Parts: sequence; structure tokens; C-alpha cells
Amino acid sequence: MIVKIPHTLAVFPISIVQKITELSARQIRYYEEQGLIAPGRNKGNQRIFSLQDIERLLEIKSLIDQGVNIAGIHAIYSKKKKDNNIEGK
DNA sequence: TTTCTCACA
DNA sequence: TGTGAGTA
Repeated sequence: MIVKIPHTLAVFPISIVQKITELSARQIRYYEEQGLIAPGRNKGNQRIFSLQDIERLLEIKSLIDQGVNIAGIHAIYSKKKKDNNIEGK
């Protein structure tokens, strides 16, 4: 049987995200603090990331590598939202 | 053991 | 950003 898993389903702890994105837990938490990502929380107040969160983190990572700062990334994401609105209509 | 928050280098 | 302290 084939089961479709939504990328929005958050189930990964920060240790897994750390390995996949190659970012430090410090950076991941910092980017969340800056509003770049919005992972959920489990009962123990621990962050739970979805595939979408991980993909966003990978994109942020590449941007940081290119020398883009938090403000710059914010600008890029707000622009994307705009583009989506345009193409979405 | 692992993750969390907070504070300091 | 990294790291240590004290928790849950």
C-alpha cells in the first residue's frame, strides 16, 4: 500500500535537523528566534521540525554561505510571498 | 541521554 | 556563534 506523507508533518528532533542541514543547534535555534523558521513544540517543550522546516533551513544555509544576513533573508522570504501572490492569481 | 533556556566570552 | 550551567 502507498501512503503519502505530508511535508508539513513535524516529527524530527533538532539532532536530526542538525545532521541533515549541517547547522549547529545554536544556529537552528537562533534562526527560529529571528523568525526564519517556525518549528512546533512537543509536550516537553522540545522543537519538532517538519520536512518543510528542514528545506527552509537548507535554503537559509545556502543564503548565509552567499553572505546574506538575517535581514537580507527576511527580505527574500517576504519577496517570495509577494511573488507567490502574484503567480497565485 | 538529549534538548531547552539563559548568560557570558 | 560557541559553550557551560541547571532543568525537564
